[in-house]
Amino acid sequence: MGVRERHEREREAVARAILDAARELFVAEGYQNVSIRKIAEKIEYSPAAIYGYFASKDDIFLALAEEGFRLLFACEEEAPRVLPGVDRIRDGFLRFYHFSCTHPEYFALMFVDRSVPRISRDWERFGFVREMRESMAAGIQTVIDSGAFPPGTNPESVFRILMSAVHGVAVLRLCERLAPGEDADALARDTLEAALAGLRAGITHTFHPEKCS
Amino acid sequence: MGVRERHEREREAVARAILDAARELFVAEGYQNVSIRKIAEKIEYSPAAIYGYFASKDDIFLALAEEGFRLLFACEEEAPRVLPGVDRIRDGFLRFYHFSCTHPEYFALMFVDRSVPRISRDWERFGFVREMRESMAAGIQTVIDSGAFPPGTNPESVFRILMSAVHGVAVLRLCERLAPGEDADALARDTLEAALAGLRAGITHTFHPEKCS
DNA sequence: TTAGTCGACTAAACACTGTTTAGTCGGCGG
DNA sequence: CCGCCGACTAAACAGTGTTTAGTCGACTAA
Repeated sequence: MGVRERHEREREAVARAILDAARELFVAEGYQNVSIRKIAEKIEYSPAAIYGYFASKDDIFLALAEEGFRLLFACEEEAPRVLPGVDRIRDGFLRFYHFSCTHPEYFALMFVDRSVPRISRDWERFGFVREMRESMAAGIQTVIDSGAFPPGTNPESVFRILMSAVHGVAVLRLCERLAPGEDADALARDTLEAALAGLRAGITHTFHPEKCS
Repeated sequence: MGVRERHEREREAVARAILDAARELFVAEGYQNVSIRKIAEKIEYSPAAIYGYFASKDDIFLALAEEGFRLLFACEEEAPRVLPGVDRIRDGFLRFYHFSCTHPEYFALMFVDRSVPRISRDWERFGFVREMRESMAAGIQTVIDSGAFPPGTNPESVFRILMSAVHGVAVLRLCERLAPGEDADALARDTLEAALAGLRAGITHTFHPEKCS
């Protein structure tokens, strides 16, 4: 008697419907402007029913953030593997920037929203993010080995630095903190290019301000 | 009869009290977690009274953001003017990063909060920000003239690129999106250093992804 | 001194929010 | 057929930003 199986399938379908409704509302109106009641109305359930599937609104947030990471990685996977050396690294990070433009609400969930800081505590759940990072670092290592960077360059440092550089532009654009008329795309290219060129040239000077965190 | 003058002073004092209360609560608990009622309670007024001084909670937000910019500029002014050339630029941007650490809530208001995007539409009000940017660009120009950057380098581009790079680390740290154990301070230094080195070496390659904004 | 005006302030309400509780109802297993 | 159990809902709770109606007191002009 596959009754339990059917029930599980039904549960999963409803959970899926909640996430789909949340995602649509969310991408259209932003996390803060989407209420449980709006999600409930969209799936034609009562607001309380949702709590049978997700413990809190934050839980829906986390589920969507996870989706976002998988989507980002899918975009990265689309990169042509034929690009030689540094071009492939550049392409990867430009894809990251492009993702922040085409999926702004996902990007906000994943990287800037502060209302649910649990995302940084749920690293277990997002373990696959670490895996993806490691595989990217491995890709960078091969480029380092090919001589495009000074010998001994740490691939994870390269990853972090380029990520930070592009991330900065993405957030400035997303949060509309650029001066009117400023070209975010060009800024993303230039910032990435500067950081890349600096890494290839090798960083010599190291300045030490007082600690602050 | 200076009655009106006294009234104006009293009004200003109450407005000041509202902002001070808001700032304290806000720095302690974050914008989203501070309600008009909490501010009202702190100054021992009814919630509705606040609306006689500020049209909305967003208006208080904007007033505090303005304060934040003035505070940031005060920090920048403290920079020693004796530093030679590039060191002074580096010092200025490290101060920016340091500000994001010591005044996280101000920084969030000014650069990452998306709940009040009016900040990007109120550029009139924040005109002094543009002025400050221009004076910084002028400072960078003198360093360019001294030969630290390739001739013809655009000082505003340098400003934007370095700003973006440091901003990225600041947001990653603030929003707790760094892997556990990652050293944000070191990352800020390294990212800034890479971008600086790249700018000094000169950016050659320019890649053109599809437009996205 | 008194009458009237005007602004500041408040209590209460409105329309929301996330979440909890009590209870109903229907399909399933014994 | 009965009892159970999970899914679902209506209603409430405590909170939010904001508006409204009305009070009250200080000031001004007669």
